[in-house]
Amino acid sequence: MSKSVTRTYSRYSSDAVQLMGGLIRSARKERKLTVQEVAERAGISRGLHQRIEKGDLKCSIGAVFEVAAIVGVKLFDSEETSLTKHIRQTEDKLTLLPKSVRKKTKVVDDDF
Amino acid sequence: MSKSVTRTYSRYSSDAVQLMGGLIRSARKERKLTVQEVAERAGISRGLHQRIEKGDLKCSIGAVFEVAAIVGVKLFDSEETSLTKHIRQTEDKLTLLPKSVRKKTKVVDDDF
DNA sequence: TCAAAATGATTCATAAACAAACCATATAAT
DNA sequence: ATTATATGGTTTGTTTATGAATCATTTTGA
Repeated sequence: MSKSVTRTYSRYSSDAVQLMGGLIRSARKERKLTVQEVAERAGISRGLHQRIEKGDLKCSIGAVFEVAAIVGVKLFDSEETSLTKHIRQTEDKLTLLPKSVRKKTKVVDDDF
Repeated sequence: MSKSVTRTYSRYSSDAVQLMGGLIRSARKERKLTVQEVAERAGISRGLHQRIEKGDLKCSIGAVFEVAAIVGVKLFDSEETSLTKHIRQTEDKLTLLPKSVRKKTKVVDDDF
């Protein structure tokens, strides 16, 4: 009996991952691909693929994205995805921001 | 020396994950949050957070999405993301599709 | 310039993900 | 209805990811 670390996740995260799994499952079926096939192409086991479709938070993001790509679920469209646009913006900002973040000193010097 | 399993990933996958890490890093700095802070809030180690920002494909998707949510990077906006819209569509389609996919028999009976 | 703090990188021990091989059930085509 | 195949859910052993601790380096604010 080893003390297991039960991680907690925000609602958003679990929802997002489950959503992702659902999209993959739909896309796979639309393309009439079997779990076996996709798993093979992705270089993963059938079991892992199943957990991905179920929205298991502990799957590696590499495996998930790989499967997603195979069945045609693209998070980052080459076109007008809200994210792809967002990138350029933040990329630019980044060069202006300090390279490391520093906390304000707790004591505020407001007695002048 | 144990035979290690070096997984292969498509270009798209690694790009997407790296992109994601970059977005997280940008967002974190914009909000003036420390790696330490975010890691703590996400319930993960500083080291893992660093690998996430670097775009390590082997990080769990749960950890990545959790961090993303904390710094405000949302793949699935509650609003009008291209994906959220997509969901409804595919959800509906799913009910019409066969519950399991089956391969065509290799031998086509085309000699009639 | 100086000190405090953030980041980066490495190592090690341990917990957890993963592949593989099962069996059971459900589904689809004949 | 029958049969082949796809899917779902186990279990087990091995590989791997992760947390913790540490040290070096960079960066920031004073």
